[in-house]
Amino acid sequence: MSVKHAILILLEHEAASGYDLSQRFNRGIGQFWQASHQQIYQQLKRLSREGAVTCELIPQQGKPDRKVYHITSDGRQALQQWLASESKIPSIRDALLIKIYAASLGQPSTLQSELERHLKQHRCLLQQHLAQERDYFALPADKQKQRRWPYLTLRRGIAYEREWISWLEEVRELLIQDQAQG
Amino acid sequence: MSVKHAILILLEHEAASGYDLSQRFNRGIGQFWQASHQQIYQQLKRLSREGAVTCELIPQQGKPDRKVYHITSDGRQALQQWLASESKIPSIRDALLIKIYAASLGQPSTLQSELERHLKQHRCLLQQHLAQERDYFALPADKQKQRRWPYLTLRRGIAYEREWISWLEEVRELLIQDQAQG
DNA sequence: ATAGCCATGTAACCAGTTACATGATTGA
DNA sequence: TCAATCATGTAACTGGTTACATGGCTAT
Repeated sequence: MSVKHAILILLEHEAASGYDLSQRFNRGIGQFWQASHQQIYQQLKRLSREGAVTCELIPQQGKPDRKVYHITSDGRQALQQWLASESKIPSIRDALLIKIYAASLGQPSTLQSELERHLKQHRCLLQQHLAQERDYFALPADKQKQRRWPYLTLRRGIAYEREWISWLEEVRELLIQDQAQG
Repeated sequence: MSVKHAILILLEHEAASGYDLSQRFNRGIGQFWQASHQQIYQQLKRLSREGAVTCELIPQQGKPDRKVYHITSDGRQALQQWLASESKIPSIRDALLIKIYAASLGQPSTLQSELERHLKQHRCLLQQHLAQERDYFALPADKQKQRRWPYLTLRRGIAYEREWISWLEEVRELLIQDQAQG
């Protein structure tokens, strides 16, 4: 349900095409919830079927028509309902945890390279988040106030990546000790 | 792919029925990866089709036959391959983050009760993890050494819940300030 | 040339959830 | 008698990924 409602949130802010949504998704909500362009097109089709959005065709030269979607009052209502609904706490579901859980069954060297790969990626994500944080702080005070909720989710992302990094470093230490011992 | 391989990991340790697996899943890997019994039965069927496990029927009185699954050498090979493969870094995908991202669109009071609900559940999960940590420390030294990898994943879970809690508390403060202001 | 952005989608598949179904045993 | 545990599954659906497909425009 979430991608559908995330789309409604973006459309509530501004009407957009599937392509636009996919861009905006990646920058904002994409920090913690990824959606491919295919999925967005699928969900837009469904939202349209359900009457939550309407589609406006804008002809262009040399490109397919832009399909600009607008949220309807039904869509707004559905969004309000969803915002007021209870959502479940998901589990972490990171395959790396399963691999570490079962580390004694595999090769320490392959696990270690996998660990390094993850560390690198988490460090990269952290850097991206920190850059976004700097952008946020560069905004004038009124804009900052406007965007305080998205900023809070960014902070969640920052803390999340920091924690992965420190935990992965700890695991790496143990893996190295293990290999030294035999 | 992960549930399938998690099952192979459990079977590598000890042959088991779908029911057993579902129990063991909940206690161990279930900390960070949940699987329903239906899914486990589905995956067992598929693993069996693929030749990664074999099934031994054990008749019982007054109950359906116990189907005890054993990992095969093909299964072991598939598991090794998976352990050596690269897995993706998933995103957080918690719907609550979307709701907070869009907090300005909804009712502060409903968001707050949702926040409290999540806080409570995260605190509960943390307590469960801490209890498991105490159990681990109560083990004799050799058993501790044996279970050090699962323990590391437990530590990940503990840090994860702690972080959710402190972030949610921060968000709550802001929400309360917001309501006070207007 | 060729890579990358703009812009749209379909089809097949894998992963996971929800609802439904059956039926014995055991303990409060 | 009612709930919980043991023990198995099917069917329908939702959510998400991967692969494939098309085709013009723009900058290097």
